[in-house]
Amino acid sequence: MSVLRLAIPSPLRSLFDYLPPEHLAQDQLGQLQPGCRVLVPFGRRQVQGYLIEVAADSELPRESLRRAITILDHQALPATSLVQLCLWAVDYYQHSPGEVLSNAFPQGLREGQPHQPPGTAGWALSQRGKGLPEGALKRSPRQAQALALLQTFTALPASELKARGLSPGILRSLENRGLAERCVLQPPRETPLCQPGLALNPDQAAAFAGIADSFGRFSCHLLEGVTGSGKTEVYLQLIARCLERGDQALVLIPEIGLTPQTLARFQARFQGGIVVMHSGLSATERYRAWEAARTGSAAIVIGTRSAIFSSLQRPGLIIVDEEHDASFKQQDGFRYSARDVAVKRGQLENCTVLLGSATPALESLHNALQGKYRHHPLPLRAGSSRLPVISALDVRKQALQGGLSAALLTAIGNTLENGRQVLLFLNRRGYAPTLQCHDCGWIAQCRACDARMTVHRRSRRLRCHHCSAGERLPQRCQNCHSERLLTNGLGTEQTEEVLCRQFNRWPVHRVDSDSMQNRSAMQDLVNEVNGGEPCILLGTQMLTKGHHFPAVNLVAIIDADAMLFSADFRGEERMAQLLTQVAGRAGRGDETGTVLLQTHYPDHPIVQAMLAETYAEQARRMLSERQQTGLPPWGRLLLLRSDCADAAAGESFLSQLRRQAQATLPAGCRMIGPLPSPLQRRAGKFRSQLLVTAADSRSAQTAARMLVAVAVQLPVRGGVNWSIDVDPLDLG
DNA sequence: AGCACGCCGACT
DNA sequence: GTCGGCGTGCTC
Repeated sequence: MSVLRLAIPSPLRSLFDYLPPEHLAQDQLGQLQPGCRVLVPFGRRQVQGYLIEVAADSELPRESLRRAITILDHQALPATSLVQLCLWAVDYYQHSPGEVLSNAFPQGLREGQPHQPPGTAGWALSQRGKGLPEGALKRSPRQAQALALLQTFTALPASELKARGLSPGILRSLENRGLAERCVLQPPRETPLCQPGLALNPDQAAAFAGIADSFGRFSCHLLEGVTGSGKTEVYLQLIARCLERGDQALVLIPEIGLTPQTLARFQARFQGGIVVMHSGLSATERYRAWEAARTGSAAIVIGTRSAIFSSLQRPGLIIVDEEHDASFKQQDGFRYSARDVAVKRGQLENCTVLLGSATPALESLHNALQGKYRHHPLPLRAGSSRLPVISALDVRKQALQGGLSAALLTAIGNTLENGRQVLLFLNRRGYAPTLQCHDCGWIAQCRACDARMTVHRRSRRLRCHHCSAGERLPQRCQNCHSERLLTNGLGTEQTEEVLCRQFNRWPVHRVDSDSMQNRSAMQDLVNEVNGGEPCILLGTQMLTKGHHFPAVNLVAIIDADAMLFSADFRGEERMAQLLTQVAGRAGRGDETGTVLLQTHYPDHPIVQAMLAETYAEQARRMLSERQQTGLPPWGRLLLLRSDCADAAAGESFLSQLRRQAQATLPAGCRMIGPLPSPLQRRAGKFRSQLLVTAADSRSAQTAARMLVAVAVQLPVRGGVNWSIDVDPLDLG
């Protein structure tokens, strides 16, 4: 007796067996494909499960199986290869199959709703309508008009008829007379019109040829192109080639904010056939985009992380732009890396995967150097512009105003006087990171986290950057009631104040998540700045991602020291990527840009490396340092986290896990911890972690499976939450 | 994650 | 006397 083995959307990591619905013929049962949605009773509610397989029988006794209510899809909506991809991810990331599978569906298809077949509602003539002589219906001129139109075009979308002034009511009258009928019009497969590309330089041409040659089978490529080297042009021409072959291209970008500029660039080249997919879309828009990708009516799909799970009719090329970017790793729940999933997807769907970055992740560079990926360096800037000159600005003993030394202020003034723009990077928003009492030393702390409250002077509030806590800016010390409160440290609001005072003839734009509240704010700013008038841009990480400001000629890192002493083993890699990306914003025009690093440690080896080496050189050096320590990408990591209102309960859970898993762990694996996380208390919960280091990916996989197997059967008392992070990015 | 059951404090 | 607080147990 066959059973349906289903993934159920719940945190449970097991599959659930059900009896097929009643009245389902045996041959229908055989036709069911993995990925079909099935409505089933689950506990005391009804849920939508996903068919994984039709099994011969269950390990459970028959009488404990319940019967499925109905099969929602007789044909699976996602491609078989996509379901396989999800199952790979279930195993690799050790996450609940139901939650992973639901990523392959848009919101509108996750709760038992019927699938609307693709197409738009329209009207066509009925048999009787077709036979009607011309000039009929004299007494209903509007209906006659509609009839004439349908006679000319055979069928028209309802929206088109409405645009010509023929309301649904008129068509309904025709329907009632049996002359017209409703129909569903299939969207035409849009073949975008492609504008000719730009001429490629020899490096671009070589990369293009190497990648285009591999179309039609799995291969993975790393396009390592310095900022301004014309990676996007290579993408565009590869996509054009991919479309010529009749295939679709999927382009992943790090975040929503980059959609408008990416879309604009793509639309200038390809007219039609592009859909975007990100969390900013409404449910309907997302459904439509998903359906267009799935049925193949869209040729190009541009999306953020989650788009890697959308089904494609004819996948040909997957591009992961800025592949080093941390946003490709989901940081909670199903902690997948869209970049790594993309590579696996290429393998399963026999298509080309292209990772592009000016500052590749060491993981990707390692794979390229090991010959797993093909490596295509673009070491030269396109056109005449040259890479900026980087130098350190020793601020020891210097007077600082808003964190700015006299030398930097002079450089800013000169740049503005010369009619150019200035970009300043300070990775701390707010006015100051600390509020302190001058009389007793009291410091404003967050009640729910092990962190200080940040002073936001504009909004006259204290805010915790680790939880949602916020309060009015106190006028008095909460310990001794003194009014002598000081701010310590520096944030963008404070530097902005100084800049506005010093350079009041020029606009100062602060760019951080506080000043860029709505989605259009960033785009409006980019448009204004690209007008080219001299101005100062001051911002956090936000400013470093993707946006190009051709008129910027001076870039300064206000507090390079903040990045020097990171506890994380990836600190240096991240700093090198960030500084290289910021520096890349300078000097896109004809002039050579300048990059200044303000630091108290001009002789620090990392600072020296930033000045003396290119990113490519630094990355190779860091790679060999990682080899000494066996850290990724040479070895692999797993992180088991717990969070709990009771600090001891969380840690004891991880201790038990460690004790029970110790003996069975594969060779080459070591466990470290449990240890309190950095910033142990966050939003009122205490966080601990157990780190597992593995010599290679195979043993890491085995360890992940074993640890999860132990963890799920451990008693969970006192509200302990736990999760596993495979290939964690932050050990925090 | 839901959703129920179950056993202890302040109210119409 | 109840309404409801959230601890813990289960979901094929």
